[in-house]
Amino acid sequence: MPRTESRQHSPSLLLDEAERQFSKRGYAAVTLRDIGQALGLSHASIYYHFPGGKEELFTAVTRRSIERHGEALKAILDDSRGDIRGQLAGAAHWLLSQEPLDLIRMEESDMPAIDQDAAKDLSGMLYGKILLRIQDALQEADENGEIHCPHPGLAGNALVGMIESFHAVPPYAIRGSKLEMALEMIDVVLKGLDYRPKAQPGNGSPSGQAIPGAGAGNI
Amino acid sequence: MPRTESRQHSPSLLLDEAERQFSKRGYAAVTLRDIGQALGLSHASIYYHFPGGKEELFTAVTRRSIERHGEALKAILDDSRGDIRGQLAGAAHWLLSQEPLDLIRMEESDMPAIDQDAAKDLSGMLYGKILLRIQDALQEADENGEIHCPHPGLAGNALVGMIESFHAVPPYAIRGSKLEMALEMIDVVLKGLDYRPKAQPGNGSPSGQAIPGAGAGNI
DNA sequence: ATTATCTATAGATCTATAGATAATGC
DNA sequence: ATTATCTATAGATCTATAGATAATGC
Repeated sequence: MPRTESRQHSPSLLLDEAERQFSKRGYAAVTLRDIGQALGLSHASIYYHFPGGKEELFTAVTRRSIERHGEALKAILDDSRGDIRGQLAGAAHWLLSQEPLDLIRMEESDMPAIDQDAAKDLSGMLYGKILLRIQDALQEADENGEIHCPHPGLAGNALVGMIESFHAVPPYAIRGSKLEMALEMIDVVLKGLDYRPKAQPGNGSPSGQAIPGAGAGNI
Repeated sequence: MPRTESRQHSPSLLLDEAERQFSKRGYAAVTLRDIGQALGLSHASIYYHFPGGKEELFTAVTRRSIERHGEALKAILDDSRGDIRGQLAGAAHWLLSQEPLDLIRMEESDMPAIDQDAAKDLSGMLYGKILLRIQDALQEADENGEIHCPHPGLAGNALVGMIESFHAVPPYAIRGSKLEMALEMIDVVLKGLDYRPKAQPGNGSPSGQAIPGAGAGNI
């Protein structure tokens, strides 16, 4: 270890800071100097941990971020299995506790700026570890009769976009909290999907107030 | 006019190209050289039309883009007044025919990179000319009984985010078209808002297939 | 000897400016 | 004379590399 104190953590703290900045502002807007400065580190030191430089750091950071999102969502969705409303509420809580994924920026701006194979890999992960998991939860809820959702792929995509949109709400327009806003809209979508809560065998009543389920057949 | 041909249009073509690039990839990712090159123009020539350089070009482009979106949405919403489903379908058609607005990237990445007053101005325009108009349409639909929507601000924000999310759907995941996917989800949300189509006095039946409206009271 | 930093610097690129130049209008 | 471009270049900044340095482990 060198001149100042602080060690042990290097790659981990570095990934943390890089993730914060990349996921907030995107690949092009963040410089290695920005990241180094935030850590009180020379930008040159970053090349010790990531010889591939900015692009390697970005892919490592993004890969880790997607994995973390994936694990968290998996745990949340498993935890409330059989309770699609609780599952989506949990997902919203998680997504709004993190920096935005901003899938649009990711696909339109960040991915085209990096190596094509790496981009394909990350896009695949985004789909497999995040979107697909939410889609699967919707499909399962459809199959056990909680909702009527013939196109879980559609609905999963839309729900993530909808939830994330509350990240951009300016402070003065926030009623309650971003999460509460998202939960209200989740209830709207659930109602549109003919939501009918199942009796929960596990831990009693479904979380939150019940929704008067709507009738059948649509879409 | 100088060496090559081509004139007349300069500022207009310049704004067009700059808008295409800025709205696709964001402020930081686009260089003046990118824009000049796409037009067969030296990047230095841009300073003739926009002495304020990159930032002035970006604010001009973004202002114009928001104004165009605002005008288009106003026309669409006015055109289908009294038919909230047609209004939202029109809005979706418009939003998916344009480059993404990507409000998240706008607020988290682009705005912090430019002058604070200019950023405030643009954010205000985004709200006033786009979000507010959709919210007003939802509120009006609530007041005339087409839907039950106690928080149009919420729903407007969510709908825009949801519609825009289809911009990021990879080709292999598209069923039909992005627009069709968005329309399906709009119907889900409408049903969640107790949609009950009004008889249209104007041009006969409501556009598209009718939705079996759900009951009352929720949220 | 290894690890994790630093300083210094090369080379590329970006924003921005100065001054030249060619076409058009008067 | 005005308009809309160009070339050339200054100055800043960015990615990346080379080599020095200090702390730790053996």
